[in-house]
Amino acid sequence: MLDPKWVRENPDVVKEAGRKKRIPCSDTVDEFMKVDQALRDLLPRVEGLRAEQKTSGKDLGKASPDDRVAILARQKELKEEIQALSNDERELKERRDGLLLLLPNVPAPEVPEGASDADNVEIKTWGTPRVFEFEPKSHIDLGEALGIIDVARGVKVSGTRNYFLLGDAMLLSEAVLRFALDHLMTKGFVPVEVPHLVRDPAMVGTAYFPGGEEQAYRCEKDELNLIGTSEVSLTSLHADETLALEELPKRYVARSVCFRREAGTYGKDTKGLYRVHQFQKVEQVIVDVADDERSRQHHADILQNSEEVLQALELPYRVVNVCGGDLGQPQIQKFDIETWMPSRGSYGETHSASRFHEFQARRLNLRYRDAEKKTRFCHTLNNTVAASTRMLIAILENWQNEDGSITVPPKLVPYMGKDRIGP
RNA sequence: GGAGAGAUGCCGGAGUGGCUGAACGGGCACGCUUGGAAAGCGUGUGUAGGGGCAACUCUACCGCGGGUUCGAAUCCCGCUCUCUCCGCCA
Repeated sequence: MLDPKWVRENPDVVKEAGRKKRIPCSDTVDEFMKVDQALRDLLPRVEGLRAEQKTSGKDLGKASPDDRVAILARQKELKEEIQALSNDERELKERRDGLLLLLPNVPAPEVPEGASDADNVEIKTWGTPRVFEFEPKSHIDLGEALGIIDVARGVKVSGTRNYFLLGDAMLLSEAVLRFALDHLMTKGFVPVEVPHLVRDPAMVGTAYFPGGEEQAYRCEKDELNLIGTSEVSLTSLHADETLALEELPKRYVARSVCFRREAGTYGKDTKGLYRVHQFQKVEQVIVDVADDERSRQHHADILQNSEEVLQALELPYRVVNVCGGDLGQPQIQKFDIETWMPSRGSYGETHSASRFHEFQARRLNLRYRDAEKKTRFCHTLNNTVAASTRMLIAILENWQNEDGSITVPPKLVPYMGKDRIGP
């Protein structure tokens, strides 16, 4: 959420942000300006009447009988006027807050122009895609041949985009996740187990709602939502709190199952584990003071942390600076890491590092007390460390052998207890 | 799931419908005192929004939402949450 005071003074900057992000908001901004102005016109009137009601009410107790009658008559008038105006006030406030939730965060100047992921700008590559001296198989062919990935039965039991991981695939998934978790712990991140079901304020606070309702599984009976990423619970951890300066920055790493409806993606990435309804993910989140320089530093750090995981697993990847049109509503800037996937013949998104400034913190009412004892909204950031199914794709396909077996990346051998999957 | 109790400021804890943004105690901050500290004494100590260069001032907020009333932390209704007991349970 943007600062309403700031929007009031910079409506055109918000409109420009919407244009760059391809999130049309010109009308919303205009509407906001109108409602906001109406509210600001109304407020002094209501408050003046309330003040009068208050003071003359106090006089009533010690007034003479004659005065009482006059005061009472005036109080009755005030009551009605105030009631009418309060209703307007509440309605205007609700409308204004609703509009505010729809406005996009302003992208950083270095966010490239562009309409879709095709316009993302590559800023770095690491490693070289392996040249196979045989015809490489896809993770799904490898996994089914080895009997460790079973999509057909996943579909039988749970419908499309579901799967079973058996034996070494399950263990490999565990190994990657634990390796990722351990790596982040060496960087001082606190490991956290988070709630997978969250209330609406957590979804709204992290800016998945309003707008993302169709992507989330909803347990209507209990008014709870299944998280699509632990970012939701983890960033909400300190919601409605005022943190002390000394305890910042907060660095957390969580592992969770992620649930995604993938509505509107029918026919996209239908084969294999690339796009599924459920997967596991290790995620890093940082909460710190409202300082652009520090946020940028954290952004670089969390990107680096994830790159180190891929480097340790010797998986070629590239980093892209996500363009405006591919950026979500809440982000200031986003770097995606795409890992080489032989079956796609291209890099596939495996990580997404975002910084938000105070956009989420404002919605979450997540604050801290600065050196001058003033309360301010925090800055938040997050990045994937490892998402199980997509990492599985990358490992199986990049580390496959001609006989259909898989060499376990050396760094994972201690976690797997073996250096090879297959015959 | 059944029964009961409760929800007030950083914490504990009072509060008769107007004099309560809220007694009292603790904590914390600053000052005095001291060689230094403790004790003691004094002062201060919420958030958000509006107005003023500023001192300052106005409004809202005592779990949340309604209602009664000229006026509600205080009365009424609904909801949520917490705790205790019973049941069930990985």
